Amino acid sequence: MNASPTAKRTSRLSDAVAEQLERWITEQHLTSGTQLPTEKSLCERFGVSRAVIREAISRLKADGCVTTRQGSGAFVAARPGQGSFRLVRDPEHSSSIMAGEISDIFELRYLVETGAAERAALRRTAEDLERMRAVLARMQDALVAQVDAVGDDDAFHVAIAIATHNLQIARFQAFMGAQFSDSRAPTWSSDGHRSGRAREAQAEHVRIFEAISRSDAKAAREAAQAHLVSAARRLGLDPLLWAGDKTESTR
Amino acid sequence: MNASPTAKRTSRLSDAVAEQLERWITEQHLTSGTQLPTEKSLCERFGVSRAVIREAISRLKADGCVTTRQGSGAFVAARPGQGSFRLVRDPEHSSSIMAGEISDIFELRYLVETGAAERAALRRTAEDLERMRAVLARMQDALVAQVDAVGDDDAFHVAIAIATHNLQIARFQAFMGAQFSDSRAPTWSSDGHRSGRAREAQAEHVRIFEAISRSDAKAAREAAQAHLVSAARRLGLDPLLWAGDKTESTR
DNA sequence: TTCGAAACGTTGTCAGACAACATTTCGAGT
DNA sequence: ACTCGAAATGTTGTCTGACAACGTTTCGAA
Repeated sequence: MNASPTAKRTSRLSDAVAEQLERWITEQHLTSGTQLPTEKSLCERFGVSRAVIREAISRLKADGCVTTRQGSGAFVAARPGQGSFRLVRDPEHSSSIMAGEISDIFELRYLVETGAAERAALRRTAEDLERMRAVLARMQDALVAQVDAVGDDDAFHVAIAIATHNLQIARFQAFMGAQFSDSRAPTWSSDGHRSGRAREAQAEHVRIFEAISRSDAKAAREAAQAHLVSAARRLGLDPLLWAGDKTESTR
Repeated sequence: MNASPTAKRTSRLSDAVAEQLERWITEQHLTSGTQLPTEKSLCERFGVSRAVIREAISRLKADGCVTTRQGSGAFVAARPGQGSFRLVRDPEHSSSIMAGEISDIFELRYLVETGAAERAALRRTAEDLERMRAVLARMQDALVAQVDAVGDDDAFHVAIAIATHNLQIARFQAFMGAQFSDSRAPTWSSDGHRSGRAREAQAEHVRIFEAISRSDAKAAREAAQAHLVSAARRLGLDPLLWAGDKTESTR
């Protein structure tokens, strides 16, 4: 473990240090809880400044490999590598997820988004409403101009999630939206405009927004349900398979 | 957007900045590729030094939300989240300091698990029931022997998710369960046995199982709701804050 | 008009210092 | 001799200032 001049292959020095540090941890198979060297000694070992060491450790910290305690030191984390969730998607066909998977993911989305709409109706502030209104207006413009608005479509759903004032739900929604951004493309394509799919989706968005604006939780949930069912149909899925809580929505 | 008025109780300043930055990114403009403010301007906005900003950005970089190009600036990543979703950042302090975060995660769990129980009731096969019954029996044994059964508790919830025959829901449940395995420990500790928390949780598990066994979707959802509310109470959280669809469960 | 070099802005790295916190050591008091 | 609190020491967290490496823009000369 030395600071060989070959470390320039990665333009960022801190990245190289982080990589070597992580390799060193795993290769030394340090059990969880063991303390790793102090920043100063690491500086000497790698021959870099403390800022670089700190950035490298910061990366490992974000990765969940290590934790730090001020005044005490840095330690390898309890459960390294178990801190993230990723949807199975074939790296080869990175843009397209398989049909069965997409249906499954859509159902998961359904569970989260309907609940999020309901809670957003109960907790939304004036700011939240304004943010949603702005995105909605942008989509309306796109509808008139017959242009693409996939990003705003995504942003609208994230805005709903933000209105729940639950950061985790907002982050999950952003995560799911990113996975689906390409699957929303057909709605806003020129063909989508021509066939009325875009107008249909926009009307559903407005209905959700109005329910949240009225603080009508039940209506918000049902509007979100309707929107997701329609969105699934637009994608050629069969929503009847997973729109399970119909008993409650119709009640 | 200024950060100074809110006195940050989080021990690490960079953590607070990273969180606010991430929230700001998701709220403001979700479009990928947009450049975010320079480090210097962020320093002024947040009222912190550049080192803190750099550490915060480093974390977002490790999370995959942003990328940086030397000499050019920092940009939100092409794929925000880059296909992975992370819940708890710092497993060490998660239970004590970031109680608000845990409450948020619990609400997300609530949304998914109640829907999963409902769908499991509609789709479960005999095999699914048998798997759940086996796990339940193991927990019953542990209850009699007053020993730990956190793993089986986890497995039971995963078994429910598997009974939905939705791979994504099952995987998400497994992911969340891994995050929460330590938070379930108090229930199955010796103190948990003594105070009846373990017996209480087991009774709730049985109720969920029976509803799924009867294919009673509504009862399954309500039993799952009740279980999660109780679990939150056992953790010292306030479930009233997020048990939003009480109107439906109690009717 | 075109092209190249200088100027400027931004991120990457370095160095030193102090603050906040944890642990250890040691001395005063009993 | 023992206990307990305070000081000393070590570690991470934050601040400040500076320079290097790199991109982008601007502007002057051919």
